[in-house]
Amino acid sequence: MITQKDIAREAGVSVMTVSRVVNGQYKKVSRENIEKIQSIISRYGYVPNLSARSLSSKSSGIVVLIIRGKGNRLMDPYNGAIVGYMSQFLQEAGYSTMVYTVLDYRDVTRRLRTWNAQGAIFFGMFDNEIEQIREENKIPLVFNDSYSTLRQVTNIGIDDFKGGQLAARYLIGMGHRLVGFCGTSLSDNGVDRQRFLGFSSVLKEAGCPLSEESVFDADLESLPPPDAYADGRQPTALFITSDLKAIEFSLRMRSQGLHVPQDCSLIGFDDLPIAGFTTPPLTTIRQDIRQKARYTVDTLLNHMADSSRPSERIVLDVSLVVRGSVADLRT
Amino acid sequence: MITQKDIAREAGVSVMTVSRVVNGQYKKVSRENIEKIQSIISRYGYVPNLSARSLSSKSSGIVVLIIRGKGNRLMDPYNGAIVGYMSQFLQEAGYSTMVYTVLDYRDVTRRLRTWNAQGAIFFGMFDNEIEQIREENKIPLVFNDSYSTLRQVTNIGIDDFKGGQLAARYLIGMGHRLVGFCGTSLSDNGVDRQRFLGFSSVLKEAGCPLSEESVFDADLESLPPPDAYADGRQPTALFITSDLKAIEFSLRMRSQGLHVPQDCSLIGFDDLPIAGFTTPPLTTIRQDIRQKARYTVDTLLNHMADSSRPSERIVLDVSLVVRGSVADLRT
DNA sequence: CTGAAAGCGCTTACAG
DNA sequence: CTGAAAGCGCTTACAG
Repeated sequence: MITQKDIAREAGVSVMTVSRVVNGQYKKVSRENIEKIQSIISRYGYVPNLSARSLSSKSSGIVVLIIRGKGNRLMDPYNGAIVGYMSQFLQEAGYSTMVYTVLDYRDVTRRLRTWNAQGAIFFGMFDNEIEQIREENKIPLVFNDSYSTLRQVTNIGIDDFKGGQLAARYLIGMGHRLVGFCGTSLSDNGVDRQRFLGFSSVLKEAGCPLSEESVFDADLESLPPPDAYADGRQPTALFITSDLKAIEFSLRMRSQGLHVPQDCSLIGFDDLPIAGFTTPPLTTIRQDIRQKARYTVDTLLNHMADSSRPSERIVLDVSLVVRGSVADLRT
Repeated sequence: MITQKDIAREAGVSVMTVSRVVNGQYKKVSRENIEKIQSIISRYGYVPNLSARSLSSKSSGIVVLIIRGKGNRLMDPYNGAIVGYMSQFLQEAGYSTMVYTVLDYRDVTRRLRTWNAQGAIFFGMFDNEIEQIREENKIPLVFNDSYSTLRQVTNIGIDDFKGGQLAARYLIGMGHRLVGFCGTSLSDNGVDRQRFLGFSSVLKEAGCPLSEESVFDADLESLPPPDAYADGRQPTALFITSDLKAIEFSLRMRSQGLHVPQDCSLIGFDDLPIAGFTTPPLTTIRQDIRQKARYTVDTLLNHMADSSRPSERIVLDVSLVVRGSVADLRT
């Protein structure tokens, strides 16, 4: 592997001069030497060793994406999409991306330090550990979808509350009066809790509040049995806070001979590409994943360029996408 | 950031003794020192600097995943799934994963060298450049789905030919006689060409060969217009070599008032999770993505551990998954 | 079992 | 515009 030393010898200059050319500091090197060195570089296909650069300059060019969870998190289309966009944007900005899945927040520090990461992006619930993580890692940290109550957290999120409102208003407008909600980890103040609050507030105002037995704090196993919704005394519609789960639920309904939206209407969340592929296509609350990735990466880059930058919270809009999974109950 | 030097000072030993403990070479250090050093390590939360280790030991612990293409390749559910599994398996084995998307093979060398990668995995068509890539990068390289004719290539693939045969046999068995094929880059000898060859060979034997106008070498834009299949003189079934494209095709049919499988039957490829979510659920040729990732990572790890290991080609099986997108035309 | 020396490939900080 | 020196944090190879 050819090094700056080799190039320096061949060009008859010092390593420093080579280093300056490699780093584009052309004002500090004579035109003649620039050309000589560049031609040697391209002749041998010299590539700087970033481990060495990282070690001496304390700047690795590495950004770590940290996902909370276990197993293959990229199988989830939402994660796949957002991680894909982020690594694309980071790559375009000249950074290297490492993706890590962690179960315990204590893995985080180890992960960030070993490679001298210059910044990190976090997905999933880290709210209770944010302070600790930040104390142990003095690098720019950007979160996604955090509802941490810390005053200073840089977070990119969406208007989950409004998402819930939109779903409820649409259902009400379509003539539904008895509806249900299904989300995860409702006891934590995360995205699903906010969606729930927005959803239930509208229903309450409309005079048809969510009854307790219509709220499912659900992992998939505990989703309500579809046939509970066939007797008319049960909800006519369900707001499920993830397209994927909404689709799985509709499959379970179908396997029992029930149909969306005749037997129960469904509204999802995210607007993943597959939401348009199902039958009926899924009515859902859309969030713009690409835009979210864009803002997250740009914000991180800004903080990496200027570490004195104040923390910022960005909230992106959501919208209702009407397709075919909600029945019109107005006569 | 605490270093081995700091620990050494505190423990009253040399850096080398600390290094040995950090690397688990316990036989070379006295029990007393091991304990002393380990307690300091955990007290300060020492984490080795892998840039430094990489630089001095020439072994970075980094594996690079290289995807050919542009834009967000992880949006594709197949890529998301396999990249997710691979990075999971690599992480479990103690390696760091970097994902890069390249358009030109010349980016590859730069990518691998800058971080001193110890191994790399390639997706997508690199067949013509494999020799060049290998010459420039003397590290273990494992390919996926390559049909390179080089004698020595380590590749993990699937039996694409058999996949095509299975699709054709099933269609024939269901009474279809006039069928079509749709794949990409058929002129290159890649996965789709092999699927095509398997598919057409069975049809030929069965006495109903593929006519030229029933073969679509298709990017999505050039997929055959669905309504071309409504007049009875056109194919009654289409084998589309990707679930995603099959699903998109069925949506286009539906937008024209045509239905799967009544107006045209469809067989996909991959058996992505979404294949079961559509209406009708998609009959498809299944490949086991997790297993493919497993073998790919294990093979790479083997070659990294023993660089004299001979090249190996692994071919995984495929199977037919019957769902509801193929009409029964018998009787 | 222990450590002093040298070096990995680069950059920082300085002197000229 | 140029370069000699020192150092980043670690490991290799050796001597004891």
